[in-house]
Amino acid sequence: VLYRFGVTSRPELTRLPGRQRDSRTAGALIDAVLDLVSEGATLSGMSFVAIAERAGVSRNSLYRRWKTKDALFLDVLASLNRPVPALSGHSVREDVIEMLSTLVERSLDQRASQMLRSLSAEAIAFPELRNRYFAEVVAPRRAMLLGLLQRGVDTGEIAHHVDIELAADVLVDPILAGTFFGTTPHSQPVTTARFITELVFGGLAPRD
Amino acid sequence: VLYRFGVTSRPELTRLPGRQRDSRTAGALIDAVLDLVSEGATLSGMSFVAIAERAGVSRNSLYRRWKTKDALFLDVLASLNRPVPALSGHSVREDVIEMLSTLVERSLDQRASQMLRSLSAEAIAFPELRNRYFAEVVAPRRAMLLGLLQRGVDTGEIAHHVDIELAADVLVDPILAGTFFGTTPHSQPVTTARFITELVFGGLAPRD
Amino acid sequence: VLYRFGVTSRPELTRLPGRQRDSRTAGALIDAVLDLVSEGATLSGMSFVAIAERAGVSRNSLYRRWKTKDALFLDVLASLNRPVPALSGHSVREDVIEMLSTLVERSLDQRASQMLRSLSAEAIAFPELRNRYFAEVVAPRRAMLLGLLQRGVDTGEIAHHVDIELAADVLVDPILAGTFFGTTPHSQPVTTARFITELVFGGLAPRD
Amino acid sequence: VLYRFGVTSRPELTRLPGRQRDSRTAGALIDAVLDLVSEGATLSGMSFVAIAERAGVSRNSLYRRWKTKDALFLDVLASLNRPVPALSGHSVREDVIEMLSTLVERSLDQRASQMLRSLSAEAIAFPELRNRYFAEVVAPRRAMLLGLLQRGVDTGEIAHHVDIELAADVLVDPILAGTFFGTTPHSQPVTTARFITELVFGGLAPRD
DNA sequence: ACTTAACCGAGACGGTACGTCGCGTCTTTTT
DNA sequence: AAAAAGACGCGACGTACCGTCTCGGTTAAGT
Repeated sequence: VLYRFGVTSRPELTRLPGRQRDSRTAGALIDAVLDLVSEGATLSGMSFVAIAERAGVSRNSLYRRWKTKDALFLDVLASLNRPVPALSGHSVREDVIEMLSTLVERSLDQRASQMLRSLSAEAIAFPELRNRYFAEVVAPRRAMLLGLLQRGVDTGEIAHHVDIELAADVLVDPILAGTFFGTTPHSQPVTTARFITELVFGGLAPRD
Repeated sequence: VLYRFGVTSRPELTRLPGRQRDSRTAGALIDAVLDLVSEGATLSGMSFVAIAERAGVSRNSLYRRWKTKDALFLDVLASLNRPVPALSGHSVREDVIEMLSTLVERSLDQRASQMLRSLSAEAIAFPELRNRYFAEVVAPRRAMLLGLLQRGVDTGEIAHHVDIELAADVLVDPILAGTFFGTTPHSQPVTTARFITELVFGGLAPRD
Repeated sequence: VLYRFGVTSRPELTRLPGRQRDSRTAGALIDAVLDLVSEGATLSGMSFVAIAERAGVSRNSLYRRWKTKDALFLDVLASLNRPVPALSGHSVREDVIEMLSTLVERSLDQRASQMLRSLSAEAIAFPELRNRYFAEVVAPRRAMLLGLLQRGVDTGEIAHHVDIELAADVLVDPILAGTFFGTTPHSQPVTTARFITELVFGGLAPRD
Repeated sequence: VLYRFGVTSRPELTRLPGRQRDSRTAGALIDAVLDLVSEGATLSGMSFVAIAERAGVSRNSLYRRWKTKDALFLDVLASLNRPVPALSGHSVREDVIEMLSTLVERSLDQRASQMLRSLSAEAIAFPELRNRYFAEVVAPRRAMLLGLLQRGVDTGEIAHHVDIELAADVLVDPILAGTFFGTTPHSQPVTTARFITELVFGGLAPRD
């Protein structure tokens, strides 16, 4: 999980005094942000007013939970995060297909995709947001893929002269590019992943 | 050129009466847009007021040239367009490297890159802008690449079972992804292009 | 007392169960109102929130005692009321001095004076408040003064052609005006009262 | 005139560039303030929003002319000021009647009266306002009256043992008090002024 | 001793109004 | 006619505050 706050139940055993926060509000607000983004709103252009209105909540309740857009969007990103599924481990090639497959699947979530496009376009206005996203979402997945490819080199499934880093880019970027151009959807995640993997493993040049 | 606009000299033979437009103004305004975008402004968030201010021009002079943001941004995009250089044609592999190389080079222009990121994120707000960009910039280049790859299949440099479309993605997207993530710069355009091409042609799997 | 309110012990013989109201709270709240008024707050501008805060009491406890500002301010006014002291009755002139003297004294209470100024300025917003104040505070005192002056006419201390009503104004208003302009304090109540009375009884024109 | 700014035409001979201010706007805004005050609004409670709305003018145009309430209200007060009419000079008594008469007349302007009540009640929030009002409106009139009374002492119309200052209060305050209590209107200004003057000159005590 | 009901503080909540800001248009003078 | 300066109406935004509501915990009279 990227980040937690507000949403989470407070650790104190004895409840704080005063009326309790409505447990459904935070979720509704996060959903509202995703809705607005997917309808074309920009991160910096999206106002607290619009978010609260869309969520059917008073501005007050929104500002009480998040003081800044950074903090809010951070939790929005966190809500999009999914655990990385474990790999079956039969062969490196099959594992790569599996990884790419889940990536394709993720790219089908239009709200998440648009959120990423916005984040990418407004990295200047929300630098911390971008950094945390890279550090906590992208980096782990990439490390996993690199480890997998290294395993391939070790087992001989991948030629030892191959630049692992570049190979990772070549495998992953065709999927990411689709997300950024909005030229998804890939109909069948597994099929797409398999095609890419086979192509990259096999290469363009004919093998006798 | 993508589009012809105000900047262009009017077709009338006899000049109209009154003061002539300052020839430097249009350029300054387009530059102002690129500056603002590269500083983090969004397309929809950027106002005519801000643009005029940045260009050191009165609002009046801006509105006189472009009535809508679409029209203005269209000319901004046009100003970024560069002619596609001809290929030397020695071998398919070398020609691919050449194409990718110019692509890498283009991706180094930070202002243009940021403009693309913004365009991608705000495709919903400026649909026509996106479509024209694809039709007039992306499509021709892609067609060229596909033709090149097809030539490779014909000459035997590329195995005949290869999916040309997918191959094009795998070659191009690692460069585009860098643009979108803002994780450029690639130090040496030619080197980067060569590495990618060799990897994709050769494949990951060892050859005997 | 103008009005009896929550502070007063309830008429029920058998006390209800449950926790009893804190006896100091009502007084603290009334004091808070006077403090705020004397610091420049207006009646309509003063909020229950601010009053409770100033009194160091929860909003809850305030609303429980008074539902409306009218009701609250009525009790604030009541708390300012003082019994009219009896007159010694030696001569009409001396009794007038005595009456005016207590009036001057009252005008020295800054919190009460500011409350009156506010009431006067906001008579439109709080009409009932103003009317009750006139009916229950001003009117009795004025009736008393008029009676006194009439006694003067009867005893011959005051010329029989004198307009009693106007005379009352001329005697009282110099003191009230000081209150309204905030140009008090009159250093010595009795002296001030005596000077006014002597002047008005004697008149400006020389007597032979 | 109390104070001038904004309203006044600028002293520069050559007009500044840009669109000119609408000459009717300032007057409409000042009128709006007086309307609102006379309807019960307090000075501190009156918002720029409400004033602009009432004047049928955009908030923008209001803020452009006056940045603070102090500045605005100062001009409102200035707009209420009237030149002091010259005295005919037959006798001191007649001149006093004339002065009081114009004072009574002024007290009939309900909007001005309510403005004064408000000013009096909110002297704490607008100290400068109150001070300027006293210095520029009250003080000159009072000085005039004191001079007049002194002339009476000199000519023998007023007994030489009379305290001039106190006499001025006794003459003026019955009229001011009416203003403050909102217990005007005095039907006939001259009559009222004459009655007061005669009473104060003659005194209550019978003259043989 | 236990129940019970009102009191009390803290704080969440919806609603509303405010001052500010920025935009696009309009008006005026100068070039 | 172009250009610059600036007034104008309009609208949105973030903030602040208000009065109500909710909810534990406290207190004291009654069983």
